[in-house]
Amino acid sequence: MAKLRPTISDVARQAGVSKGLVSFALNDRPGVAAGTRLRILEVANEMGWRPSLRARSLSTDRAFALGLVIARDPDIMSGDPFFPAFIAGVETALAPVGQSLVLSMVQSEEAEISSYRQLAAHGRVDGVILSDLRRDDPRIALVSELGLRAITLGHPDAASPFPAISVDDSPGIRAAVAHLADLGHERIAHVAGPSRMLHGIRRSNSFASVLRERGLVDTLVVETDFTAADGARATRELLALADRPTAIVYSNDVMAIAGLGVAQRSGFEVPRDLSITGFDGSDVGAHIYPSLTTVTTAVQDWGRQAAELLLRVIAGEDSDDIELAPAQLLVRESSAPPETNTTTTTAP
Amino acid sequence: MAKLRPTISDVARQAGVSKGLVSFALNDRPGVAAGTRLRILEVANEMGWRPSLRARSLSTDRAFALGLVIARDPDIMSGDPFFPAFIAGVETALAPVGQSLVLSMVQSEEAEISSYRQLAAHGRVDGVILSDLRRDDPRIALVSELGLRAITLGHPDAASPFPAISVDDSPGIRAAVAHLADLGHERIAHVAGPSRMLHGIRRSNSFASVLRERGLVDTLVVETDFTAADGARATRELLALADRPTAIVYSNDVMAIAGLGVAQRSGFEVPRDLSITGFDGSDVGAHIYPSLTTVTTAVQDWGRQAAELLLRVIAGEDSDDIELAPAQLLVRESSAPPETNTTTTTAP
DNA sequence: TAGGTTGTCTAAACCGGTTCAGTTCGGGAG
DNA sequence: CTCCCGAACTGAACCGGTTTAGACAACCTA
Repeated sequence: MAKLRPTISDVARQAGVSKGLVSFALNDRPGVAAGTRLRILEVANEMGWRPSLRARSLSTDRAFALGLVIARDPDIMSGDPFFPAFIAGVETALAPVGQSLVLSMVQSEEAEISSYRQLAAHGRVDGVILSDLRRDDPRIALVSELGLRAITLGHPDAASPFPAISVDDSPGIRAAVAHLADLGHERIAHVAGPSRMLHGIRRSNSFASVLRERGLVDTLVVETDFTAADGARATRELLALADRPTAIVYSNDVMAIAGLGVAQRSGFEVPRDLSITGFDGSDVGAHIYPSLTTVTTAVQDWGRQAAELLLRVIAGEDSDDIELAPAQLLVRESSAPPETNTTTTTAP
Repeated sequence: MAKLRPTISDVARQAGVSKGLVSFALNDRPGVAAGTRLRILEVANEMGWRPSLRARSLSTDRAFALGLVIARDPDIMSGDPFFPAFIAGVETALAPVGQSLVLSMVQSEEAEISSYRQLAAHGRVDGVILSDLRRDDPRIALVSELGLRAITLGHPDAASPFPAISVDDSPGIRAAVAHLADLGHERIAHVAGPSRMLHGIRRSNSFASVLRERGLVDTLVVETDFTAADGARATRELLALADRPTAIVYSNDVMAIAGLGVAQRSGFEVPRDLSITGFDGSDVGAHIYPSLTTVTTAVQDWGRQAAELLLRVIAGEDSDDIELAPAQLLVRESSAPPETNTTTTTAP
C-alpha cells in the first residue's frame, strides 16, 4: 500500500498548527516564533513532505521553468557543438534550484512563433532564452507582448527590453584573419552563415574590416545556410574562381570540415594549397587530418550564465548586460603559409 | 490596461450557466444539451478563453509533458546526430497536442538519478523516454518505483514494465560487415561503443556473429567511450598491430571521421589501404573526403513514434512494443576492396 | 489601569480548473 | 392523471499550496 505523499495540511495537523503558518514557516517568512518554526520544519522533514510544484504554480502564478526554442533544421544541428554544450551549461544552473528546461525544436518560422505562443499561453515557462538572433527579429516584440521574461544571446539590432549576454565573435574572427594574413595570405575568403542571422552578419563585418585594414581583398564572401552541404557548395564555388582564394574562413566547423573534403577531393592539399579555419570548435575538428584551426568560446559557461541571468530577471533583480570572454583562436594544422610562387607582399 | 485572460468562471457567467457545466461542455463530455454546449463553446471562443494548464494540472494530477534525461558528456553529444533529430521528431508529436518536452542533460550517474527523482517529485512530467539503455540499467527500477510512466528505446536486458520502441541495429551492422567481406576483406576490426551500453553490446555481437559465420577473425575489437578522441586512440592501436586490419567498422560517425583522420595522418590512403564505415549517418559524413560509408536509421521518425507511444502509455491505452524499420547500409566512398598485391601494408 | 503596540497564530479566501452528489424538469408509461 | 426515470444542470467540494484579514495575548507606556 503506497502511502500518499503528505500535503501541507497533514504537516499542519501533525504539528498542531494551521496550514497557513506552516506555509510561512517553510518559506522562511517572518511572523513565526522560532520554536514553532523549528517544530514545523522538524515535522515536515520527518513526514517527508515535499511541496507540490503544481499547487505552488497555481497559487503563485509561476512555472519554475525556462524555455528554449531552437529553430534549426536537424541537419544543421547534427554536427553543431553549440547547443549540446549550451544546454548542459543551462542544466548546471537549473538543477540546484529545482527548475527545469522546456525545450522545443522547430523547423519553420510559423512553428517557432506558435511554439512561443504555446509556452506563454500555457504558462509553461517564466522566461525564455532567445538564441540565434536575426535582423529585425520578430521574437523580441512577440515575446514581450506575450508577457514572457527573456534574455538574448548577443545584442539585438534594435532596442530590446531584455538583457543580453554575449560573447564577442570579433576578436576570434579578427584573430583568424590576422593569423592567415600574417602567414602571407592575400586572397582570403569567407564562407558565411545566413545574412539574416546577426552573428552571421557580425562575423562577416569583422572579417571584412580586418581585410580592409590590411588593404586586402574583402569581396570573397559566400553566404550559406550553415549546413555541411552548403559549406561544400560554397567551397566549390570559391575554388572554381579564376583567382581563387588561398585561405578560407568558415563560419562553423561543420562547413569547414565539408570544405576540407571538397578541397581534398579536387586535389588541393590542405594546408599547402589552401588554408582553412573553422568556428565554434567541435571535438571532431581536433581529430581530422589536417586538424582544424578554429575559433572557440566557452559555450557551457555561456549556458550556465545565461540561465542564471534569466533567473535573476524573473526574480525581478537588477540584471545588466553581460559580456563574456571573447572567442579565441585555436591554431592547429589546417592553416599555413601559402605557396610562395605568388607575388610577395611589401612590408609596411 | 491589459485585460486579464478570462477564466472558466467568466465564461460560465457570460453564458449564464455554472462553471461545472462549462467544464463538461469544453471537455466534450456527455450530459450537456447540444444547444447549450454550442452556446458555451461560442462564448468561450468569443472571450478568447484558454484553459489554465496549471489549474488543470493541479486538479487532474497530470503534467502534460514528457521528460528526456540525457546522460552524456557534451563532447560526445557535440558531433552526434542522434539527439537533435530524435528531439525534433518528439516535438512533431507533442506540439499538436499541446504537450511539452522537459529536457535534462547531465554528466554523471548521480546527477542522472537525481534528475529523475526531481522530475517525479515535482510532478514535472507524466512519463519519460529512457534512451541509451545500459546493462542492468538501474533506471528501470528507479523510474517505476517513482511511479513514472516510461518507454525504452530498445529492449532492456531484463524484464521491464515498459514498452520498448526499437530499431534493430543488426541488419545494418551485418550489412556493413558483409559489404566489407564481399569486397574481399579478411581482417575486419570493430571500434565499439562502451560495453555497458546495450546498443554497443548488440552491435558488437552482430559484428562478431557475421564474422564467425564467414569464418573470419572476430577478435579485432576495441572498446571506446564514443568520443572522437577515443575513436582516434582505438584506430591508432589497431593500425599499430603487426597484422593490422584492412577495414574498420566504427560504432558512430564521429569516431569514424576521427579514425579517418588518424589513418590519413599515418599515411594510409582510404579506401585503398583501409576501408572504414560509420554508424548513425551524420550530415557531415557525406561531405568529407572520402565520403563515409555508414549505417543510417530514420531517427526523426523514431522520435515521433516514441513520443506517440509514450502518450498512449500515459493515456492508459494498450501499447505494445514497436519495431521500426531496421538500420540500413549506405555505401559511399570510404569502403573498397583491399589491396590485393600485398598481404600487409606497412605504415610509412 | 487603560490604551496602544507588537508578535504569534487561525480561519478563510484564493488560484482555475474537475468532479460528484443532488435538484429540477419534461416526457413516456401505466 | 400520476408516477417514475433520465437528461440537463447547479452548487459545492476538491486539488495543495499562498496570502490576507483579523483574533488574541503579552508587553510597554503614560
